[in-house]
Formats: sequence, structure tokens, C-alpha cells
Amino acid sequence: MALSRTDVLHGALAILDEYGLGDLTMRRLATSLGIQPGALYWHFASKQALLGAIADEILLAVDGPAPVGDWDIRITELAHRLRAALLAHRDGAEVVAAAYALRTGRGNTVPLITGVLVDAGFTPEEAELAALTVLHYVFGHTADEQSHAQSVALGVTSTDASATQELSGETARFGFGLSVFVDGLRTRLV
Amino acid sequence: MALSRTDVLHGALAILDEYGLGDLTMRRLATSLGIQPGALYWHFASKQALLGAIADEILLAVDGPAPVGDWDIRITELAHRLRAALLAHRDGAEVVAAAYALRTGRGNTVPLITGVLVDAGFTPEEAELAALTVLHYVFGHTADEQSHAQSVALGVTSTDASATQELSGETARFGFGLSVFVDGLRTRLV
DNA sequence: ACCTGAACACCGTTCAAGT
DNA sequence: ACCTGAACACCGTTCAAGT
Repeated sequence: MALSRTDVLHGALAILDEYGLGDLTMRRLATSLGIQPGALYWHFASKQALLGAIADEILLAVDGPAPVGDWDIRITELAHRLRAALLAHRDGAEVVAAAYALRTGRGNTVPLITGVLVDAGFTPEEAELAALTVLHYVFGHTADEQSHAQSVALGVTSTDASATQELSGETARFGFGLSVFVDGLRTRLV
Repeated sequence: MALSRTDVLHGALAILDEYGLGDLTMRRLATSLGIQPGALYWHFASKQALLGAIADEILLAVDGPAPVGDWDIRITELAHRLRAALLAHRDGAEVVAAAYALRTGRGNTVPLITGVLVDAGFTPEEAELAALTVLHYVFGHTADEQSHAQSVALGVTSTDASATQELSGETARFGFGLSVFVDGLRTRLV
């Protein structure tokens, strides 16, 4: 049976999760799907377009029920949700950050955060700037986490704590930087 | 005359500045230096090692006289200096961020910022976390700036303002996010 | 010490032609 | 509509051998 665009996308995500971004090549994807490399270009115009679709797929997890509560709670919740979405796939932060920079596959995370901040009383300009700043922070922190996890897995770095300790420690570290930023936003509001 | 490691490094920077990271290949670099591709591996163990050396070279511009004044002034000065260093080379943010993630070529920007925050009264742990957060913010914002500049140059995006206006606008945008973070840090200190 | 020559094992992308 | 076959123009890296 013929493959759909969705089949190709899911095949790409499977390779990403199992082997990482470096091994996600069009030729390898084609082989795993049992087709010739050129056939992929019927489904996606380019590898860049495919990566954009992957980024959109990853960012879907950020949507869902809008968080409730005060604006600071909601921002914090959205940032944690974004981090979780990126961590759910190997090299997720790198994939999404790259797609974001190339302006393909941006999801609607920034509009979500911007909306919360406008509700809180920021101007639309300030709100969008702040939303982008949060996004950059999450991308940077999470990309670091994932690349560090990878170097540990490769045995390049020693594992000095259990994996669960490391994860909760990372979540705390993530929360610290996030709360500093949220505190800074709060000082602008009064 | 035989090439030195420094010659290779400078040749790589020249290609980076003129053609961008995507066109910085070992084969292209070898051609521009008038040698065979394999010869590069006598000077650098791998392309990754070369990129790390490039990142270190770019980050040298952040060093120099330590900024003076209150901690918030000094942090702001260092962040602007880092952004300027990244903007000084095409795709500078992407190169340095990638090298940073791979733990090759990190310069000593983080120790610099961490030191200022420890002086200000933060614990070493908090100071390093905050320094990394600033770093991620600068990487993210500057990478966005540069990739946007590139898409404008390619004619993909319309240029809706003069280049100088755009640059000063970006500096203001950069300063906004930075000051929010610095404000947040200040609330932790009292 | 520094480089050549030549190879190995790959890439992304295009496109006529097939079904 | 979806894919094959085959090519084009590249990659990073290794390594014996040269000077």
C-alpha cells in the first residue's frame, strides 16, 4: 500500500527517537520505509520541510487545555509543558529550535504565551518579546540537557548521580531560571 | 610554505564570514587553502574540533577589560559584549551555540558572568545557573537575529525598515529581555 | 612536519519513466 | 497518485606513501 505523508512523518520521528538527529537522513528514512530516496520528495518538498513538520508535531503537545490561574502560574505551566514536549523526543530541542530559526514549523507556542502576558497587562510588543525570551530560554536549557544526556550515554561524561535524581535536579534548575525571569516580569507590572 | 593551525583557522573564519556555516565544508576549506582535504586532518582531529576552535576564537572578543560598576551594569555589559562578539561573524551564534552544546570551544564567558554574580552575593550554584540562563538568552536572541538577517538577504522576507533602524531596534529588543532577567535577579538579592 | 593520492562510505535532490 | 532507476554534485574521514 502507498505511503501517506503522515506515514513518512511518523517514520522520521521513529528514527529521530531511536538514533537521533544526526542519523535522520533522507536515505535512511527511505530505506526504513521500504522506498527509494527520491520518493520522499513526493511527500515533502525538502528535508527542511520535513523537519518543520516534525517540529510542528512535537509542539502539538504544548497545546491542549489552556492553563488556569494567575498569569505567572500560567506562564510557568506553559514553559514546563514546552520543555516536556521537547524532552519527549530525542534531540527535540535542537530540531524545534532549528525549525524555529528557519521559520518552518513554529507551532503556536509563542502566541499562547503572548496571549497570557497581554491578559496580564503587558503591551502586545512587550508580551511578544517576553514570549520569545521565554522560548529561547526553554530551547537553550533543554538543548543543553539533551546534549549532556547524550554525552553521558556515549560514556564521554561520567554519570555522577542516578538518572531520576538528574532529571529532578534539571527540572529544579530549569525552574530557577524560569522563576527569575517571571520575577523580572512582575516588577514591570506594578 | 607549510600551513599552520592558525592559518587553517583563519581560512575557516574567512569562509564562514563570506559564505556562512552551510558552506563551511572541509573540502571547500581545503580548496581555498590550496591543499587536499585529507591534509586538514593533520591540523585538526575533526570538523567538530575545528568548529570548537572557531567558537573559541569568536569568544575571545568577550574577554578584555572586566566591566566596572554595580553587578547589574557589569552583567548587562557582558551580555551586550557577547552578543556583539556573535554578531561579528556570520552565523556566529549558531557556531558558538553548537560548540557549546558539544562541549568544545566554550570560551570563559560563563565563568566571567558567574564571577560577577558571586560578587553580587549569589551562591556559586545560583550564579552559575543564572550565567547559563543569560548565555542561553543571548544565543537564542542572536541566532534569531542572524537567521532573520539571512532570510532578508535571500529575499525570502521583505525588508520593512533600513538596516541601521533594524539593528538599533534589535539592540533595544535584546536589552528589554535582558533587563527583565536582571530585574528578576535583583528581586532575589534583597 | 606537512601534504598528496586515492579511496570508503556516505549525503540531498532531480527527474524521466513506470504503474 | 505514488514510486523506481539512475544520475548529479557533493560530503567527512582514513591512510599509505611521498617530500
